[in-house]
Amino acid sequence: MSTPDKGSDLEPCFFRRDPVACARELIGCTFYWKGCAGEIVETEAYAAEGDPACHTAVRPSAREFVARHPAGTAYVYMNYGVHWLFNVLVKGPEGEGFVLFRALEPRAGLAVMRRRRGREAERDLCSGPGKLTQALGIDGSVHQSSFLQHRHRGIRAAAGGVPILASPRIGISSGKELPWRFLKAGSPCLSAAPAP
DNA sequence: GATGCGATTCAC
DNA sequence: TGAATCGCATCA
Repeated sequence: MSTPDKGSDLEPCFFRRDPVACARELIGCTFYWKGCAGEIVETEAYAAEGDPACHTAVRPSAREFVARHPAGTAYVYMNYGVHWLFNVLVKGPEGEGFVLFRALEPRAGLAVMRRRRGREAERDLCSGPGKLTQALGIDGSVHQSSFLQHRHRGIRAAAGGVPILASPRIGISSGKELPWRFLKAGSPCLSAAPAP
């Protein structure tokens, strides 16, 4: 990992399809962010239509966001008044929605991550949606930006061969039955163990 | 204006 | 198990 600051090699069309498929295929990709990088090992999909757990179900502002921005736009929001959560807007002919980045395996910039997180163990740096934004220094200023076009921010395609599991989403009160959480099996950096 | 509620994390 | 503490939506 000698060149962590490398642009995305995913075409914008990667985000112009079904958000569930997009969330699944992001597992194993590498997320680069201003000198830091990590392998994406956990994501969740949220559908703008018919998904009670998606912000679009209860927030007019979220529906507005989907309508006004292109696929690949960052949707960043604060929850519990404590943590920033990072999503990518996905808009395909089969459906629109978001992919929430939930966990990474740190690959570059570990020292900076440790300082931002105030933790030493590698598994404590990015093993949760709030943790990874803190480790990477992501905050609300990123909201609405198309990070894919930045030189020092982006996503690089997966090498392949990553074992992917699906399970119900975490921390939501409705839509629990949908298996829209995707994870790299056996990763030590997951936010929680996969559902049995 | 006031109130309620989170796609969470950490210390107690 | 509960506190932290902010934006958004809803209601008075």
